Amino acid sequence: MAPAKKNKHNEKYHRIIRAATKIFAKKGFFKAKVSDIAKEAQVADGTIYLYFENKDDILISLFEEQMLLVLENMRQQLSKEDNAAKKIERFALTHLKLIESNKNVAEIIQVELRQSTKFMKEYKNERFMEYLNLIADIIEEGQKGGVFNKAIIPDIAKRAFFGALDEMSRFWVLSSRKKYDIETAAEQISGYFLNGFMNYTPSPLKKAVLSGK
Amino acid sequence: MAPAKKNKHNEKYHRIIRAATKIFAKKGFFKAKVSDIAKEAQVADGTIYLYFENKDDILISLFEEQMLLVLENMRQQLSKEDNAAKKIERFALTHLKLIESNKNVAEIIQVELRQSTKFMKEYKNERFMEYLNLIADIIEEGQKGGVFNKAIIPDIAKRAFFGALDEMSRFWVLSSRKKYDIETAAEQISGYFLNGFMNYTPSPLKKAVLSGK
Amino acid sequence: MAPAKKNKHNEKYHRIIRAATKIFAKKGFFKAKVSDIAKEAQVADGTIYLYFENKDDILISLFEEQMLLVLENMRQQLSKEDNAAKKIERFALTHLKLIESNKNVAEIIQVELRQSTKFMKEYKNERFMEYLNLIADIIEEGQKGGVFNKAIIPDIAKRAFFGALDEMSRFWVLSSRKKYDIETAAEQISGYFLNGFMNYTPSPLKKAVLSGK
Amino acid sequence: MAPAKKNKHNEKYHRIIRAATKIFAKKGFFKAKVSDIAKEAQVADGTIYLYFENKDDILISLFEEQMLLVLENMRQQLSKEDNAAKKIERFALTHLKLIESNKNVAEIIQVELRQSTKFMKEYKNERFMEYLNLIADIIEEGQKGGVFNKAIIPDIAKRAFFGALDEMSRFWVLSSRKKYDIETAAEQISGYFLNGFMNYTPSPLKKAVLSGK
DNA sequence: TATGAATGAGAATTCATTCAT
DNA sequence: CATGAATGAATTCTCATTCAT
Repeated sequence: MAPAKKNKHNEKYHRIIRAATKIFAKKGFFKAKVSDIAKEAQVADGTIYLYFENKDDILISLFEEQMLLVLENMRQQLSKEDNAAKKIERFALTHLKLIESNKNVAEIIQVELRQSTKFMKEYKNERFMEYLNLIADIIEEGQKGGVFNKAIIPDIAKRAFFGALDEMSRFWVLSSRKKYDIETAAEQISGYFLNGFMNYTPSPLKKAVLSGK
Repeated sequence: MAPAKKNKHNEKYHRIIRAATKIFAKKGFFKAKVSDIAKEAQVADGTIYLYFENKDDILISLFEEQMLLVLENMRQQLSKEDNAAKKIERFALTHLKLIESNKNVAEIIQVELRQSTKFMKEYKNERFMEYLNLIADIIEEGQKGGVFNKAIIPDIAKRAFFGALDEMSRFWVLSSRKKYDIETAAEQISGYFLNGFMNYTPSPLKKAVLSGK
Repeated sequence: MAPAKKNKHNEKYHRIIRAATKIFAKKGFFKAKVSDIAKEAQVADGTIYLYFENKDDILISLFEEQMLLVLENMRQQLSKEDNAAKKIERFALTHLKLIESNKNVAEIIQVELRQSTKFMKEYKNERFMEYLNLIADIIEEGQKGGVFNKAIIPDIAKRAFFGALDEMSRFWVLSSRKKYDIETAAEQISGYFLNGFMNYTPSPLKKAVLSGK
Repeated sequence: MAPAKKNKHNEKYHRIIRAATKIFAKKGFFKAKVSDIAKEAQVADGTIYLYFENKDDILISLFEEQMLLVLENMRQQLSKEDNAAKKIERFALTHLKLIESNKNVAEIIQVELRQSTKFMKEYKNERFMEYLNLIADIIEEGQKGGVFNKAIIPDIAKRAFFGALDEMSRFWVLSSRKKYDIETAAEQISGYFLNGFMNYTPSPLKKAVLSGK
């Protein structure tokens, strides 16, 4: 009975997704009107409902679509590197470049992702977990290769690393002018983590004392 | 003309703030109804407007109040440590404990803070900047003491560190069950950063190669 | 952004205008609820806002529509007469007949027109000025024809004449039963003014004394 | 049980009346807030209700008070003249001067009188009728003295004359700048009516034809 | 498929009035 | 008498969604 997302490969479907990305980024999910999206997509209000179940569904679909692209892009970038350390650096740079090149997507992932994760309890956000797990995979790879300390818990580290990059992005997305360029930020952040992962000791203070620093 | 917060130290003012914290955390700012807050605070709807200008003002006031407490608490905790490294560890632990002990506040800082920063362009969120700058101060202290590498940019590092902790909190806030305990997470995250800050080199890969690792 | 009166010639637009005329006349602008108007017009509350910007706009639009009709009608009536004196008589009769035949419109013009002129400072009420100026035109015509005294100031006289008719109408509109019929009142009032205009002297008392009356 | 207007001669009672006059004139009855009046009168909101039953009662009391003054003043002025014609002139001048000297009262009589007459069906507005009847009395006096034509119906003429003056006042009250001075307007308007009353014929056109004009 | 006019539930805010002090 | 904090009913306007064309 419900129309359900008919024909995902229809051109209008993507026009609406693109329009929604723009509008949600500008106004936020709650303040964005379905009619705003329709106008931006140059379709009638009712047409939206031929492709999406409701307003929530637009947001979820948008995530899915964008995360698919982001994931695909990140996987491709990571495949260019052959060691965990370089992959960490590549991840940081790729992630921040994505934010820079596509502010709208970034803003939605930043702000609305959190909202949505909250208000749509049923939405599992599996793509986002996949994205996080790319980091966990790198860390495990580094641990297996003996480059990263085995005491590091990948499940925690992946969030810490993502969080660090994400907070940096948020700053950029919201402040509009950047004090530091992408490369510097990426180098700094991956630098903290790489050095941290490589030299990790559960009690760095003790180690510091021992090593005489 | 506007009634304006007549008496910040009024008991009702705080009852409303507490109620709003609970309701915003449960439903999110947009889905929370002013009448929900009124009911929770056991005041009439209209009473809310004797203490707050509008719904937005409740959220902003709530931030201000909570951040003041959070800041005060964090400053006190940090004052117990006499070196930068220990302060980093203390910051991580204190921050995560705060989240654990006060999920509602955490959730609002997590989710609604971002929303609000976005939709209330005029709201500068200075308390949050103060909080971030506590981290920058520690890093600079560490750099001056020669413990942290001077190449670290405190303005970037503060965000990275906060972001790492924040993402971890988000996970807890939203997932309700914790795989890892507070202490472990705090130790891990401060460990990454401490080791990273102490051993920082802009190109850790080169260093690694040179050192024969 | 605003929907704005999408289609003035739409049937619903006129249904709403008619409903509003009735409701405003019965309850007055401030006591009339938009939902009352909607119910009377047999449309949903929201539909009102497809055709009008807000409640004020309903009132203003209603004026414009009605005054257009009133003006048109009055112009047509006046064109039937070929001299200023007869036009004055015709004006009085036409105006009072209008009131009798359409109490609702009359009541709104009587009561709400004044309110609105006051609370909507920006609304210039040009149609009403046009209506008043029909009278000024007649007076000037009479002065040019030598029938009305040249000392009469049309700008004052037009208001005096309109005010006289208007006060009479108000009485009828509000008291619901008429002591005198339309024709008598029209004859009386136009009689005062015609005799006054034709025999006008700035100091009638002196003239009276001189003429021995 | 109802407090009812306690002690009319209390100083606060009059302070509130004065404040209400100012506020109603500025904002109109419906837009005026009781708390505005309280602030203007420098009393607490609740104090208003010690002297008035409710908001409507403030308006009604205000009328009564003001009309009493207006009536008293007009009676005194009229008593200075010993013939009907001069009384008509005096009435016009006095009425318009009142408007000029007390814009707030004028505005309320102008605008709110009408509103109130409408929305408070039970309020008979007897003072206003008394005021109108001062005019009827003059006309009858004039008719008895043989100065005014006996065909004039005082009950109609009183409204016509008052309406003429009233419309003129309305213009002044609302437009804030005056094209003509009080004396000119008073002279013009009383001139129309005096000449009209003195030379009145039910069919002035016929008379004009007969007299060869 | 596509439209967009129509719907009507829903929510923030206001303000006359009360009453405990 | 006087206060003014508290109340909560009342009302405008919005906007996601539907459905006849």
